[in-house]
Amino acid sequence: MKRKIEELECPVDVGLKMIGGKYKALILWHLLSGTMRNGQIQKFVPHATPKMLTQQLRELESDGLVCRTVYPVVPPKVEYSLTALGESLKPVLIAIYDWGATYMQDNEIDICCSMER
Amino acid sequence: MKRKIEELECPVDVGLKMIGGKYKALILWHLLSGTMRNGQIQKFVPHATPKMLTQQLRELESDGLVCRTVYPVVPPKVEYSLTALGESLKPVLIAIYDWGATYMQDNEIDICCSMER
DNA sequence: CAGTATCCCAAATGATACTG
DNA sequence: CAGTATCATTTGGGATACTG
Repeated sequence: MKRKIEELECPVDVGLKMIGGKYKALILWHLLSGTMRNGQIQKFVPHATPKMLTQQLRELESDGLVCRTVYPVVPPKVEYSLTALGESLKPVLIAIYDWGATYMQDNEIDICCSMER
Repeated sequence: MKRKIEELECPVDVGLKMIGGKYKALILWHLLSGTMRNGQIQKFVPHATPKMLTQQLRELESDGLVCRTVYPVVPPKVEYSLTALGESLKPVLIAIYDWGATYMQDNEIDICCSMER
């Protein structure tokens, strides 16, 4: 089910809606490095409860940014990867990252999350 | 009063926190064109109640992105403008705008807000 | 003109426990 | 392993009315 973006008619708001979810930027950032299983993502986003992680991933999927692949095996195996649309967010994420990193350096805030360039 | 960004240690999250408020991107976008009075901003963000508009502007101010100038006259006159830090967000906003605009075109969503390039 | 002050509602997120 | 389900709570935001 597509999310309601019909109400949003501003390009910046549309863009922000896509990446602005609580853990979405972090998830997208790590998926830029390649395909990952649910458990791996969980490790990179330790504060997210299973429920939230799933919810964010489902939204990313329905927005067409992320592809979810289920392997019919036991125990379950699910892989997540970026779609072409998701990949196209790379310059945006990098622009935000660079601004944020500069800001943090100027304000002597330690950069100590799992994001790295 | 500085907002709590101590808890955020990821550059992308810090950046998103700055521009992610409900009407912040729209406000910042218009201030890129120059100084504006409260009433002018209100016109560009018609959906925002006075309360919300003030709240967003105050946060932008405390984040150091926007400068608020009060003229001691009657009736009151208040001007808002971007700080150097606010101006430095321009490439970020443009990156998001461009991505959003492309997305909307590809999905045949009309761009009909007050944002223009 | 440029805000404040209350009250209230809905959405978002968290905690915890459970399952195919 | 990769989720669901349920409940509780916090937060954000809107409506409305008022003010220096």
